[in-house]
Order: sequence, then C-alpha cells, then structure tokens
Amino acid sequence: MPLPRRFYLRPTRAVARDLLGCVLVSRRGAALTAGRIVETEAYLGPEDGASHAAIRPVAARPLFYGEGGRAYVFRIYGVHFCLNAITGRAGRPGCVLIRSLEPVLGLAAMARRRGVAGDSPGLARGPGNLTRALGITRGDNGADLTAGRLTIEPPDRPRDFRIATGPRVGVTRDADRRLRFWIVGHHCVSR
DNA sequence: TAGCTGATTGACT
DNA sequence: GTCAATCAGCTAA
Repeated sequence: MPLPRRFYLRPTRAVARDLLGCVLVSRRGAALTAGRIVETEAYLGPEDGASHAAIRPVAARPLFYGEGGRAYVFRIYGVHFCLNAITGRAGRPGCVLIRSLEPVLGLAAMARRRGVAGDSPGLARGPGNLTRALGITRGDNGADLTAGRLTIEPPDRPRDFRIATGPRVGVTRDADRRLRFWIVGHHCVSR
C-alpha cells in the first residue's frame, strides 16, 4: 500500500526526511520500475527564495499550494525533468525534490531508458537521471502519489541508516539553507 | 516579441 | 576544471 495522504500533510522538512528509505514505484504499461529514495531536498513557501512558490511558473501555483500527495514535475535547463512530491495541506505551499534512488525493481528497463549498462551504479542517481530511468515525464505532473501509476511505498526494510543534512545542490538563491537530506555513506547519493 | 535564466548532465581540456 | 545542449516561462520594452 502506498503512503497515505496524511503522510504528506505535514511540514515539508519532516516529509523530506521521512521519505528517505521509502520506495518510489513507477508503472508504465507492462514495465514496472522502482527504487529506494536515498536523497531528497525540501522546498518551502515564498519565504524560501529557491522555491517555485516564490519564483517560476505561475501555472504551477495551484498545484504547489494545493493539498499534498501529488507529483510536481518540471523541465530544467530545457533538458531534464525533476520529480517533486507536494507537501502540506491546501494553502500551505511546499514540496520535496527526490534527487536519487537506489534501483530496486526493473533494472533492465531503467538501463534501457538511460542507455547504459544494467549494472551501472548511477542508474537513478541525480534528479535528471532518476526521472529518465523511471520514465517520468511532464505527463506525470499533478499525478496522485497515493494511487495510480506513480506511487511511493513505505520503507521495505528497517531504517538502519543515519541521515545527514546540508545545503541544497545547484540552487543559487538561499543556498545556505540546510534543506538537503541524504543517507550517510550510500553509494547512490549524488556528488 | 526578444532576451534571459535555471532545483542538470555528460563530454571534453 | 570548463562548456554546450535546449526550452518554458518570466521580464522588459
């Protein structure tokens, strides 16, 4: 069973942290791919200069400010897609960027989409690689993460890892906020 | 309408 | 270490 709606209706930082160890599942027709989340970043409301609640697409605002538990997908640098989970209750903007996965299911399909070898360690490492490996596109924007073809399942093993925090990667505004979370020592965490 | 920018990646010096 | 790819949507005019 996917994580329930109430999981997302909490402060963004808490969701970002608790998402570590959970499993993202993508169903594309017959192809099933999934990976364990090992790295996330929190994006808050308008007070967070890097958040799309403060800048960027006005068209995404209804989604951003809407009830948590939906996917927010956008194109970056005209080249890659990034996957976010919307958090908070309606009227409370926030989302969590999913940066890296440890491949769990459908490795062959992921490798095919990426055009790399199946045993490649970085199959779903980095936001752009992750969406490509799972076949996630703009068409998944707004998708319900509690049911359907894109869901997030609770951890499939005990949380026996340590969590580290630090500045977000690649952001130019509010770059000093410690809103990045990752599993210490995991080989699938991006540089 | 034109110009610019970015929550990235991979190839190359 | 540098740099190009490539485009939706914002900003200025």
